[in-house]
Amino acid sequence: MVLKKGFQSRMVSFDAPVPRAPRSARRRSRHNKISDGKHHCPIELLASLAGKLLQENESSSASNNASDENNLLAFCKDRVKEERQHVDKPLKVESLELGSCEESNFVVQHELECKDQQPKQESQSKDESDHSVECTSVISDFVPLDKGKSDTKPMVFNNVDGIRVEGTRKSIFKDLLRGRNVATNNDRIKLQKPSCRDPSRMTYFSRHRTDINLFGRDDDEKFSRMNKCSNRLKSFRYHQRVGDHRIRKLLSSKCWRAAPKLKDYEFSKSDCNAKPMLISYKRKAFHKWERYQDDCLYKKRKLFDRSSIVTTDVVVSGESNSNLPTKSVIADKDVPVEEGGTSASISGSQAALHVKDTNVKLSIKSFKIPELFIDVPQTATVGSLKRTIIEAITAILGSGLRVGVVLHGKKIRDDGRTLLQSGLCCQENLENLGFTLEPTLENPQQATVGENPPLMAPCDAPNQLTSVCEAIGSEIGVLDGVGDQPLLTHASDHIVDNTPDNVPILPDSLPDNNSPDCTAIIPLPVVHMEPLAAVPINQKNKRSELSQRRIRRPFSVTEVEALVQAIEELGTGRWRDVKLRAFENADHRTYVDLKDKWKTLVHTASISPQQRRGEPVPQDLLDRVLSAHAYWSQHQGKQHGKHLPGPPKAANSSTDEGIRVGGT
DNA sequence: GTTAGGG
DNA sequence: CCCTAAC
Repeated sequence: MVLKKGFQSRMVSFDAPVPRAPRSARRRSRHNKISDGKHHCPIELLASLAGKLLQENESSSASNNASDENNLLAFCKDRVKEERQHVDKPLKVESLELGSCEESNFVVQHELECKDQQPKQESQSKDESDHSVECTSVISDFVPLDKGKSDTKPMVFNNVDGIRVEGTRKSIFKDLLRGRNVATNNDRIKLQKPSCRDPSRMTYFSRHRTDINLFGRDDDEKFSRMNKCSNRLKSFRYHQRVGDHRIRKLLSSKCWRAAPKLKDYEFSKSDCNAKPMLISYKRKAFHKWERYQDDCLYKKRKLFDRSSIVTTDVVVSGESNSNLPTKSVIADKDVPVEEGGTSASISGSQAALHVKDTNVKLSIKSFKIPELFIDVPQTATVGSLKRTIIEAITAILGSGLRVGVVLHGKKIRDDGRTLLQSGLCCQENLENLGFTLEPTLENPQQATVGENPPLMAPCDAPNQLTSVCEAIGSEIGVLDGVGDQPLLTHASDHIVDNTPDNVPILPDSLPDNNSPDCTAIIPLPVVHMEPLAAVPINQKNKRSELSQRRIRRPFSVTEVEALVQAIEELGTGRWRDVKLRAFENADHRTYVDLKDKWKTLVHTASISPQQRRGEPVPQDLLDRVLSAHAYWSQHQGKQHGKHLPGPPKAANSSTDEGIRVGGT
């Protein structure tokens, strides 16, 4: 009685750490931070523009920025106009204003427009949805780099992908050179994605019935409509199906783990036509996501162990006219087709095939080339930036790129095989067919643009680009906290640690001064990435796969005192009561913990001080432990309720007042 | 859900 | 701290 009273009057509250979430919750949080897996980087439009511009500008001065810009603008306008003709309903002029294109905000502005027209949009979404999936837009992932004098001058850039890039020229470039993820280089760079990014991107062209084909069937028609669907309804269903396939692939193939970001799609108005697929994605993919997440890593690593991903966004072709064998199209561009290469690809899924007669019909929606970096002076105009990009892309398309064919994650190297022999005829295989764009970098110079040599030695081996992709692919989405980071993100940041702050420090050996005058597109050197990608991630995940072990929280002396106090009163064997009495508010201490602690206390008290580890427990407390232990061992401890007055206490054990440990 | 005990 | 048998 007295004791009890005492307990309540003497409550000790100490800094109890924030209680951890229940194990179930902890387990669930393993993969909750997934990067947006849809950060695709279609280059088709860019390529098209590049080709067009190149062609148009060949006769004129290539150095005339204004001219190029105007051409681009004009070209865009033409395209828009042209596309508008296919639109049933009028579009807001401002959205089509190519000025936005000039501002590199084209997409973003379009998003707004999409929203504005949302109501109308929805009414006919079904009708137009068939385009949504296949429509890709513009290029992204190009980070403009300035070479102006002021390295520290902040630069902000909204790339066409809607990604806002901020940072200093120097910092961005440095990071890029080192293969560091600018997106996560928290101290300097910020990437922001518009909420409606992907859908809107897809939307733009879809709404205008512009199905972009990266490489037009002929050079004069860069924008051939490749995905026109003659049967809307059919198409619609088809896309839903494709969407599912795509989702499955996305989930199982490692590439894009976007489940957590589904929210974005759900609320994005996306809908701008993309609804059916997105919804499907959300509902199905999300659940599958959970199912897949446990073995995703394994699968990813296994599947892409020797391959990587460069591309994505492939295609879903409508039935009617996409009979442009991608390869042949590319071949028209004089791009060497060399399947023996590395990589691999695809985010699977998106290759759609229609087997009709003896022809295999498929189209590629887009490719991704995330490792291109462009360095331009800070004082460069947007127009010149665009030109630079176009030039770079064109150069790469022209000579530094090769195509890889990947089926079920395996590269098809034998160019001599027929589609039939390669199994590229059956529906199933076609759905698992992917194409990759791989840099042909035996000669690094090939990939560079401009007169200056590359700043740094780019990859010597084609595999390097691939490696980057692999790293990305294997990592994206696995990491927590990625949030809005685009796929461009390099895995290395996360591999080392989820914390965005833990950006791997790479040797500062890269000469910064290399960059200033160089306008180049440089494949990312990936040397550092592979090791990073390989090891830590698995370990980390392995552990988290099985319920994360609780953080070790050694008992403080205060806690020990409270525990001893409670046990003196209640005896052993009543751990729940002990918990409630002395640790009720210490959520991180379970009665099992208390029991365990008592066990160790008894042990500790019985060994020599030299053998003890950790924070020393006052001897008097240990004496009490031994006394109580002895006492309750004899009294069978569980006697109810009555507290035995007698648990012998150490001589100087203070009072009979209890100690209550509080927690948060 | 608790308790007890091994790991 | 974890795991689990036993209650």
